[in-house]
Amino acid sequence: MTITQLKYALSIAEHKNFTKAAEKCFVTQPTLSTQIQKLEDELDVVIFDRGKKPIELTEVGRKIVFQARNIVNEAERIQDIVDQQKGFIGGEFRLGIIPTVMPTLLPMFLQNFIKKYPKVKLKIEELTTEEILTRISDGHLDAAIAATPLESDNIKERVLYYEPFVAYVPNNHRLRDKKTIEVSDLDIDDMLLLEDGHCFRDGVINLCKSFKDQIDDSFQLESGSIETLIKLSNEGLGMTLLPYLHTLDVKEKLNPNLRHFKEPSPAREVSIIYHKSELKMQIIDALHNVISGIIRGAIAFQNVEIISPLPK
Amino acid sequence: MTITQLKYALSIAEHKNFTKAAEKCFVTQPTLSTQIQKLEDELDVVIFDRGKKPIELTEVGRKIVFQARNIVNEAERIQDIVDQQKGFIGGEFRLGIIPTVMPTLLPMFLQNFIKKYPKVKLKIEELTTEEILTRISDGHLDAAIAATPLESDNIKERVLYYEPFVAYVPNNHRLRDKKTIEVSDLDIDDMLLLEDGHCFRDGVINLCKSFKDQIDDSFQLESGSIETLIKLSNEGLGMTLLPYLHTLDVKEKLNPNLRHFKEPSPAREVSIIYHKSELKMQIIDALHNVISGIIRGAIAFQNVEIISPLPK
DNA sequence: TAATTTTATAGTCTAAATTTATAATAATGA
DNA sequence: TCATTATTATAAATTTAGACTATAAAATTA
Repeated sequence: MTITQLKYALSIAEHKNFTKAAEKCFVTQPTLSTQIQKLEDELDVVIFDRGKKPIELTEVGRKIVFQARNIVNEAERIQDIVDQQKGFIGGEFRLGIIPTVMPTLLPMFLQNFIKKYPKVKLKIEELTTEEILTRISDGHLDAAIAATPLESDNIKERVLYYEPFVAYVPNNHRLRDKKTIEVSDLDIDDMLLLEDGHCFRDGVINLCKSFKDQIDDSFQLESGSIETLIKLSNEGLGMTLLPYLHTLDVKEKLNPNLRHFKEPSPAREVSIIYHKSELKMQIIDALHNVISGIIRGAIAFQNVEIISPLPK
Repeated sequence: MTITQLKYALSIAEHKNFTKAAEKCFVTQPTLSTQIQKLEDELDVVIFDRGKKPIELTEVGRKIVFQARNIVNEAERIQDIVDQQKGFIGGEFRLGIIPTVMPTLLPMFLQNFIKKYPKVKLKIEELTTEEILTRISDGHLDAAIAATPLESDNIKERVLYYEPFVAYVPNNHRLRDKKTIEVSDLDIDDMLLLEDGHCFRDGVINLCKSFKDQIDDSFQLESGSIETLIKLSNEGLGMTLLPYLHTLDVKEKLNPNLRHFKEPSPAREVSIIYHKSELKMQIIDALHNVISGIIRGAIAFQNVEIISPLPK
């Protein structure tokens, strides 16, 4: 049994197709066929059920592939150890970011990061929290930036910052004349929400729920981006909530529409999250340092109350 | 990097000598030399400092060898998975047993176990608790039977039975006329103890200490075996304490010397202990089942108070 | 300094991994 | 249903990697 064979098995399990798996491994398909056969012969079990299309894992196969993931992860950590020894911070690093953090945070730290760590090849993807969790678990992402806490066993969290919710109250709205907003002022029924799948949406719902148990979700106007929420709000379709960093992008003439919460302001916790195996920890540390250094200048709030990003 | 190379590195780290390591790996010394060189070239670090005699690990080398142990352990677990799938319980299994458990417990379960699991090749060694702990940690033992709790991070415990302490009171001893003994009756100064390194000795000391803080260890008669303790006691050199199972071996005419404790009787907890990685768990389960099944017929005590086996 | 122990290197052999080419098989679509 | 396509398996050839024997080099010990 070799590490190479295990990597092949992982690739086949992932793509459910010898040919595609072979491409990803940069070898030919017969190589995979013979190597997997050797592995199966040596262990004297069938790992892949080639009868089914697409290929399926057998019961043992699933367990073996799970364990193969562990072994390959542990093996990759050897390179981590060497990098750490040499003070080398580099290599490919796949980072996921949730949509409501991406447009505001990324421009703030990216330039800075690639200047400081030019050898790191960052591959950044915008993904929902759910997608992020599966991809960190299966090893397709090295880390991600998401709202926390997530209560996920396989994943560790390291807080980057707390981002208060800010109300966006259009002209003629019932809350227009209030200088600061309280959570009890909120009414889910005149709140513009992001569409399903965004954890910021869940955060807002949790916040409103904290004062109103029953939520009638018959009609709500929903949108895919915070930009659109602001426009809809300007059309008089209701108020909305924004993450603080987004308010820095609001056009100056719309600034009068913003209302901060009375302290302790509701806020979301934004963290860098990663697999519990702590692979590539040097790069995760580097990201953490750069981002929390930058954010220190942008967010000064102390007294906040964290709202869970999880749907209830 | 191959699993084989990592195994070679582990062997060299253990024996601090290429030649001996090669023998243990059943290959020639040049094989190790070249494979380790390849590994070092690939990682571009030096793992072994051949300058020192005996060979030493470099700083990175230590970390790499530690991680290699993890990888090799995880790799061996693949075979475990396969065995589990096939219901196969077999292969070599190295079991350590502490001296005060060995002579009484082993004869009780060994025949039974090898009849039930003939494919398991048990290699049993009598070892002190301390030796057991290091050997489980470094992978030289698969499991052991010892007095617990041990409070060791790397090691898991599964209780087999509770074995009460029984007093052995010779003729003309001050406690001779008592039908049941109490802990407060004990005096460390007329107690015959096993020599240093036995955890049963530490158990007895802890028990006596529970009523007497200061222990004057100026003169105590000590011995390497419980058989000898009994003989010394018969010579009028003091009383002693025996683990319950040993009292079943005491000759009939000496039975009148035995005194049980008033309930709750002090007792030691005897467990099967193993590495937290839970390798070969099927065999550990099998041992646990056989032993606790057998012991159920021999020890019926319920109301006991566990005495720590650790030196304080 | 000679003898011994230990590691490294050179050359050779063998087995293993990979490739190309092609066959076999299953799925898809006219 | 039958050709077309996609996919996996097999065969033969090639390359690479692992292991061995023999021996050199270096360090240690007597």
